[in-house]
Amino acid sequence: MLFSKLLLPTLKDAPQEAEVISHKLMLRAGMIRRVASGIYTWLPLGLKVLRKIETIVREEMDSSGAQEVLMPMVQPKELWEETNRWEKMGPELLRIQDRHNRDFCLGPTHEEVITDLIRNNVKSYKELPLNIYQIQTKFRDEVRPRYGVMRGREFLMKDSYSFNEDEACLQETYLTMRDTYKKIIERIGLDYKIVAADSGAIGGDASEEFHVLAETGEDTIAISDDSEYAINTELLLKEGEDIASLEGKPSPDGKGVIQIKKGIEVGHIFQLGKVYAEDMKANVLNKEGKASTLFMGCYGIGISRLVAAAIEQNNDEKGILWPHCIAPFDINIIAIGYGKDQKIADASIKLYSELKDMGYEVLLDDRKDGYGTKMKDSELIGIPLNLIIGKRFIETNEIELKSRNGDSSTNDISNIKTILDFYK
RNA sequence: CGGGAUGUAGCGCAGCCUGGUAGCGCACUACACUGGGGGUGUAGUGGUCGUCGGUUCAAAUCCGGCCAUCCCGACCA
Repeated sequence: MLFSKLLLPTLKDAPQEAEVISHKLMLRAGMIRRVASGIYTWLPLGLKVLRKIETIVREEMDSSGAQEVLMPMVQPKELWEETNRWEKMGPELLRIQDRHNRDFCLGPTHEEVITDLIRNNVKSYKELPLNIYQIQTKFRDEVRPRYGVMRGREFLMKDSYSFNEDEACLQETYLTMRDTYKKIIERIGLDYKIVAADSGAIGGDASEEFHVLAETGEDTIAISDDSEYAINTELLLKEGEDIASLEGKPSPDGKGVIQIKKGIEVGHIFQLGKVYAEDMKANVLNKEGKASTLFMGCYGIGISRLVAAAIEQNNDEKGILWPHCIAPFDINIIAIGYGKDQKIADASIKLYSELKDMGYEVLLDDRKDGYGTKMKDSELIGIPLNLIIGKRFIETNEIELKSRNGDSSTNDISNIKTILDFYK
């Protein structure tokens, strides 16, 4: 991609509306723009990152054996009345009417729609277990949207629903999903904790949250410094604990001491049990030929929220430091004097197309700006590697490799491809 | 929904107190210079001052309603 052709409106100053670092950087790096409170347009650069995370999630879901579908965003009232959630959800459920004054809502989650699908199309225990997922836009009319896409009203989420014939089988799928979520977050390279959680309005028996650790997290979690023990303090508050006094106390599992941290909830997995299946009469015939209520699990991971969480954990005073696998581009070719020196322009374009042929995603900064402007932008948007073609190239055929984390080296242009192979 | 704040060009802001020609920096356009850390000069573009109403000869400025946005709280698959 040529920088001069890319819709990439970078800003020197963060707009007044932004408070947290990821929101400021996403605005400054030209990734998103606000349309209304909690509702955003994703610009090309932001969308590239969003799609990369989406791809990682899809790959891991597929390899776990789950199957992808796409359910509607607009859902009829009747389904929601079956589970009583038309009432229970309250104003968070955005309700609309069609031209015949029939009631609908924008889907905040899809238990009703998926359960309806399964009860109508799956009749035997032999077809189980099933784990069905989608990656889709959700709408929740949050009381207070904030922090940009971290808590938007409209957001992109992967939600999946498992259907199992009994508790043991549900437990098995649950653990598979738990493992899948670990793989996803580890692939992105974020520091996280799996936290015992309150199952909230979704209901059900057991649930755990995946928290990316960050100062700006909205949840407070208690973790052991020497074990897997981690719990959302919401649960402890319900038990009447004084959270502040827990810091430094021995962990309940006997290993290590408690630390209080802030976390961004990027994923949540539930064992729902029979709650929805009973309300909606979702049965299959079991081995004995009798109707048997399905056991359900549901598993959500916030794709758009992961973008913000990744930035919260990876930034410095200059801008974003993308984990390489979700960076919008691998390489930025910074051509100094592009519009002026033919040798620079020719070499830049040649290098650009050669690197693309090698499979890299390459940005060529062909603007008529100086080194400072180009580097500032590159650092702001967090491209992992810069190749600088300038005065030195004209004289000695050497270009500089400068990584976003500060490493740099100078090499003859003919060696670059070999060196990059090493990076890869 | 309770508490707090803000709204003037794409972004950051001044002007408001004390009413009288709409301002600054960045960005943007043209030209020239410059070209390894947001460079320089000259000339430009861009505004119903959130909105509706009131006071006044006159309102960005004073008064009131409304709207929007953000922050704290409550809430949150």
